[in-house]
Amino acid sequence: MIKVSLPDGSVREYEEGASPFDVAKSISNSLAKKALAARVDGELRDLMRPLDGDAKVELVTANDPDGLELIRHDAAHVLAQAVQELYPDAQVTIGPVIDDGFYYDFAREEPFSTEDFEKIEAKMRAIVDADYPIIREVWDKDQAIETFKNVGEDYKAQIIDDIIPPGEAITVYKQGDWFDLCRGPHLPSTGKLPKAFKLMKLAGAYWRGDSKNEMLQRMYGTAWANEKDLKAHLLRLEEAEKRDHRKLATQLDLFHLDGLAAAGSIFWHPKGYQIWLQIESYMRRRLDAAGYEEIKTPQLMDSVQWEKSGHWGKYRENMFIVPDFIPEGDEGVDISVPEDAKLMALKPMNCPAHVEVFKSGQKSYRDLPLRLAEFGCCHRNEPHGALHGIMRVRQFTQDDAHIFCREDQIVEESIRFCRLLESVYRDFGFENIAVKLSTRPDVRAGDDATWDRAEKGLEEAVKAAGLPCEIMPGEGAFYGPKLEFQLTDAIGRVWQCGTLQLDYVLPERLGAEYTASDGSKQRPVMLHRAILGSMERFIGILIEEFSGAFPMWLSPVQVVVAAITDAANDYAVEAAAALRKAGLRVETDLRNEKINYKVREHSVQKVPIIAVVGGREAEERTLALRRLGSNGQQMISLDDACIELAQEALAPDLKPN
RNA sequence: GCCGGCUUAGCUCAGCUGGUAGAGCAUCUGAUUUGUAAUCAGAGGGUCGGGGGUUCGAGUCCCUCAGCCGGCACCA
Repeated sequence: MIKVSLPDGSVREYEEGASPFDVAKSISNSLAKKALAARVDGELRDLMRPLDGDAKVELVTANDPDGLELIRHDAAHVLAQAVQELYPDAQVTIGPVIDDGFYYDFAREEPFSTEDFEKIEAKMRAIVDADYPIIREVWDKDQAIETFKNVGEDYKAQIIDDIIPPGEAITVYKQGDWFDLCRGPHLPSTGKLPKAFKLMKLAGAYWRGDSKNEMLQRMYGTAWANEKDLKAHLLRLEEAEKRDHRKLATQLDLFHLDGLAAAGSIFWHPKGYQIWLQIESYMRRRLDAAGYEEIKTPQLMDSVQWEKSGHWGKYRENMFIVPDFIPEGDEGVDISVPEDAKLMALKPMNCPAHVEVFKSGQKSYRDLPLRLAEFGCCHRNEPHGALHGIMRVRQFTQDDAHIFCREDQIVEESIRFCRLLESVYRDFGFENIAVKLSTRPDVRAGDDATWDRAEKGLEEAVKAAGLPCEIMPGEGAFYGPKLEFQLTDAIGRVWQCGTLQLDYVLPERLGAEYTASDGSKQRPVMLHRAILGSMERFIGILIEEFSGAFPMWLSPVQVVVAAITDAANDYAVEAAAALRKAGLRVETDLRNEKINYKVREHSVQKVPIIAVVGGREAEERTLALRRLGSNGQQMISLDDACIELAQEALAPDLKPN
């Protein structure tokens, strides 16, 4: 007999060889029906797999997060089986669980089409209905390779060959005639898979994630414990789509993109640029208060400069290179570049130029830390397939700064930076910030003791700002460890925004030095840092975060004064002027339209405040305020409105607490 | 860069198996002077992404280029 302890603390006895399923059945039939798998001494296992001996057993149902993961994993398997039954020429590769679902990569000559989805989903449902028992088998590695090769599954054979250490056994899961290499665990039978799944999209994906390899066809799906959850998920996606910054940018007339005129660059319209300007002035105030000095450096620099900084060697294929020559001829100007023409490059980064500013004149240890900031416009020749709305562009402006300091000042500076970043993000309403600490890579500059200090310093800095931090081992740049601060867009895509990178190398390469207290020349350490990252990307995320309904201080138009009839026009103009004088961004709407029409239009345009004026208001010198998102009206005197609204419109850093 | 899909009026979209383009909103003009989410009427507006081909005839079929979208790779 074996002893099984259950989560409620009770202990029960079972025959040798009993499985978690037997345990579930002994508790209740309904539990046995609902159970999908079990945690045995904390390890997730198949429901039918016999227990090895005494154990703590927890049954996992669809309501358990692990249960949902099992469902998605099984959905991937059922998908693979369905595809192979329908398209025998398709080879299976891998099919993991991801956020909200799963995918499966297939190798097949002929492309799949989304029109195949219906057929595949029907087949998947048929496999669920067939209720094939899912059986775990342990195979010998060589035998497994042989078997998979024999059935034409070269990719699977390769996975086994590469991933499984020699001599080790592997597990294979069978369902009906179909079988797949898999670590498991799985549901006891295909019938346990809820039919709440849906194939979502097709995409190409490189075998093993390497662009040198062949491209496979990836099918993405979503799977849930029940139909209701699936519906809710699809609805969420629909809602998220409405918040897409590209859609809102058109609706709210913020900016436009023109892939033909300037792929990957943005045409900012007055309203969008107003948001930009507000953010820029806010950042300028915050940086100034934090001891930064703002500079402006060249857009174009000689290739010699980029050679010295190392960019020419490491980053050239992403740089826009411009020949420094004047084309000759009058008609049909000859633009063929002479061979001896000097080359210039648009800056992809600001750092080398900032070092030049540091280097000009003499620097003393008394000048450190020197914090040089720039809203630096950078150009990067990104692969066309990488461009994405305003989030990934080829021309963008960083809220960049470089802190030149002594090594013993790094920790203090990092802490100050993380605190500043946290406070800025909070002002913009972001609370969920993912922080990644990338540590030393295999190939790196500098000694281990320095890396130890640097990594520890960054970790300490993140903690001091009260942010959680995930370590990414080996992901650091060769010149130093880095922190990355990430925000998420409407549909859950993660974007890097802020960053803090320690750099011991560039000051050396470009020969930056300062005079220490003992008169010796010393090398400063350089901290590359950005809070918003790029203005473009940050604004894109803000648009999605607020669904275009910006808080008052960022809103391009803060108040629209809408007149009810032309009799109120004069007063509307006067009221708008008064509000403008109070510092607000105000428009008037004097069109010959009904007030309903105006209210609707400005509400759709997400203007925070509509001030309606008619005869009564003109007479009493008041405004009828309607705030975005509320149907109520607030009657207020024009004088009070000027004071009250101006107060409301203050940026967070200017608001008295 | 790679795989797949898409590209029709300013915007959102319709246009069946090929017979030389439609709607709503927006714009303009006129009427209406209106009290908190769309007043009515009229008008203008498109070499159907570019180029090539098949055909008596192409928005529709084929090729090609570009851009965009979704992924992958990339992302100091």
